[in-house]
Amino acid sequence: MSESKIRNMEEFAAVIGISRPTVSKFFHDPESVRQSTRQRIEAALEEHDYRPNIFAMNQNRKLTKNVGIVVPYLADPFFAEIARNIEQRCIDAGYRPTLYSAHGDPALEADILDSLRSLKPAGVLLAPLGRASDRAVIEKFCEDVPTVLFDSNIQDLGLAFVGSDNPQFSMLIVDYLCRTGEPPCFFEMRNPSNPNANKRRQGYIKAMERLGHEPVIVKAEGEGWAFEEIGRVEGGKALEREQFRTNTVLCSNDRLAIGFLTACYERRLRVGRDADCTIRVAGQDDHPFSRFTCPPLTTIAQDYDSVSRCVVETLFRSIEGDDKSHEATLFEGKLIMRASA
Amino acid sequence: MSESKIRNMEEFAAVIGISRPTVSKFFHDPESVRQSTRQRIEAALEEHDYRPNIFAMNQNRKLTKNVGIVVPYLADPFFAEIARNIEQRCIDAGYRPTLYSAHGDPALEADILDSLRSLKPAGVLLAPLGRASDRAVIEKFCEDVPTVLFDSNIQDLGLAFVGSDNPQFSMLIVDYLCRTGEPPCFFEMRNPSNPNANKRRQGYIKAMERLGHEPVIVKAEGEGWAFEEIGRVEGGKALEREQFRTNTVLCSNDRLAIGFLTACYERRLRVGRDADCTIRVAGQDDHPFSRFTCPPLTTIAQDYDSVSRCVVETLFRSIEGDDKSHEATLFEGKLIMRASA
DNA sequence: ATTAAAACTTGCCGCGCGTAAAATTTTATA
DNA sequence: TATAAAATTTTACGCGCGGCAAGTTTTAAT
Repeated sequence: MSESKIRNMEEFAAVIGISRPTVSKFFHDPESVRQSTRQRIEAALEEHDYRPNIFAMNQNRKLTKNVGIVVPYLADPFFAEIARNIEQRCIDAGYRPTLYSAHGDPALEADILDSLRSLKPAGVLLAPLGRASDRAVIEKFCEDVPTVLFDSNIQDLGLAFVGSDNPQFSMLIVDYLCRTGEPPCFFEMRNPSNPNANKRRQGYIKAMERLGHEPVIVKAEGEGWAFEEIGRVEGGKALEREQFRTNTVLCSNDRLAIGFLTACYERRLRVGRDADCTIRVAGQDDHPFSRFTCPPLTTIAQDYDSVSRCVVETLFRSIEGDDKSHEATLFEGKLIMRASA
Repeated sequence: MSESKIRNMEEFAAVIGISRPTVSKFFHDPESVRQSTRQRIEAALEEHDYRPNIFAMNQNRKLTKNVGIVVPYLADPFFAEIARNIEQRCIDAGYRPTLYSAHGDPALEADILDSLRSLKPAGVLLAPLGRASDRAVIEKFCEDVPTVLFDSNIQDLGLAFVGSDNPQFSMLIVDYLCRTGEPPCFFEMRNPSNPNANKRRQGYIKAMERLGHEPVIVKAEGEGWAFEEIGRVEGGKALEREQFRTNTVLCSNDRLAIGFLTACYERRLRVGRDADCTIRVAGQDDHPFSRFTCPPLTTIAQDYDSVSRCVVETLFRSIEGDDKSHEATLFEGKLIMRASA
């Protein structure tokens, strides 16, 4: 390994004895240069470990390989997991993903979109904050940059939307719960930041009415992203006020359910479907930890894999010209039967 | 809002009628231009919503405001949480953090460091993979870029290291467990990817010997980052083989403990310190979800806040010239007593 | 050996901005 | 009002690379 530091492509080309544009071509596509030159470059690469400056590259390129990924809150394992999945797919497809979290803050979301412009991304995969998002900012961004929305839709924005069929989630699990026991009460936040919550409530109501049951909805106070704590505290209050009219509670999402399970535990309520249990609890999402709650949480699994695959494919297709009209792709959830219900 | 799109600083300066470098100075520090010019620029800013290209800015700057944050696995809520914390502190300090996850892959970790070079970061905060990391790569990187390591140390690399006093963690909780019941067995992975695991084992052994107990270590097979699943499956096996010689199990980390709790639940073992419980379980880290396990997990809390504060402060101090010799700062853990032990 | 195609080189401009030095304006001082 | 000093702005060049046009060399095919 030579110790002469190579500062740029010019110097690198010089030590090999070929011109910079040829080296540039090589980095763009190693096959595009003659076999012999390619070998010379690759040999020099081993010796001098030079790497082109990515940001300078993208500066003047028409189509970059950059992809921006934006999620509302990365400390939520659901988003961490789906982001990881999407990131990996982008890498495998030869793109350079950069991940951003809005930390639940609309102002930060706007800032992120602004700096994403500087990246000149080939495209952006955006899971917006939802209700809290500044629609005008996102709308303007989508006009300038090819953007595919996921998880949480904002009507008519972006190239497409990929997400889950939330009403179906709720209907599926309501059906199951009614089939196997008392009809469920619905436990959710009063002011959900995510619009999917509303669709789930609607799905719940519709399914209950279809089965001839009266919907019972219990709303938890609280703002922010500490869903488990809200589920524990507010769920506990609701238990003590006996707001759940049946022995079955369907939570709007798994994180709420995880907190609610703790509330049940604190009150020594046995959760599950066995004879000695007094309450059944179900969630929605198949959060990475739901498998490990006690009892393991019965839930509806988001199709992480299909959603992430579809969202990247949709973006890459429209980058490569297959332009279609704005359309929404929804994936159905799968019932995951575990011990909690 | 004028509709004439402004493409660069040149055009923006032109519409105001001043030179581009003056505008450049303004963006670098609004106070550095004459009051009247500043007002003209700010007025134009409202009308044309132009923003400088961040990556072009950094291209030729001596000191950028970029900070790279690299963690080994972002889908682990522990890293997600500390990354969020660090990111926020960087933003508050006026820096531009960019977050990367190595996804548990040393090759990806090396790639990330390579592309971080292009960012010309003022500094990098790196939580290395640990045992799996390519030391040579990281060493070379640390020579070129001011880097502060955190969470997991690599001897003598980087400007400094900030982490937790892992032996103290184990000793603290061993003391507590012995004081309140039977001495604990230690449950860990056979091949932990994180070097902290070794320090915890040593702390456990030391504390046990000091108290006159014989250390009992149970090792779980398995690789990768699916700690909960490993804890559940391997912990379950160990339970059936009766490898835990006492009724108390100290897990090397909370994620392992969370899986182990599930294993206990599956075998209908009551966990906790009440009279009707047959086993006590404790973890280490105070993982964001430990509060919500059933029973809630007794554990040692990492001082997230101090670690993240110290790691950014250390970096910013050495960026601003306060260069010191390489030193390690370790924070003590705090005992979090919950129901599981 | 001739010829055409492929690969390479040279030269130059562009991307969007930073920055040192020079030129200008403003302000302070006499 | 003149003048030096200070503040501000402009000029000119650089960062690391992409891309195009024109010319030169190499390779492959006739």
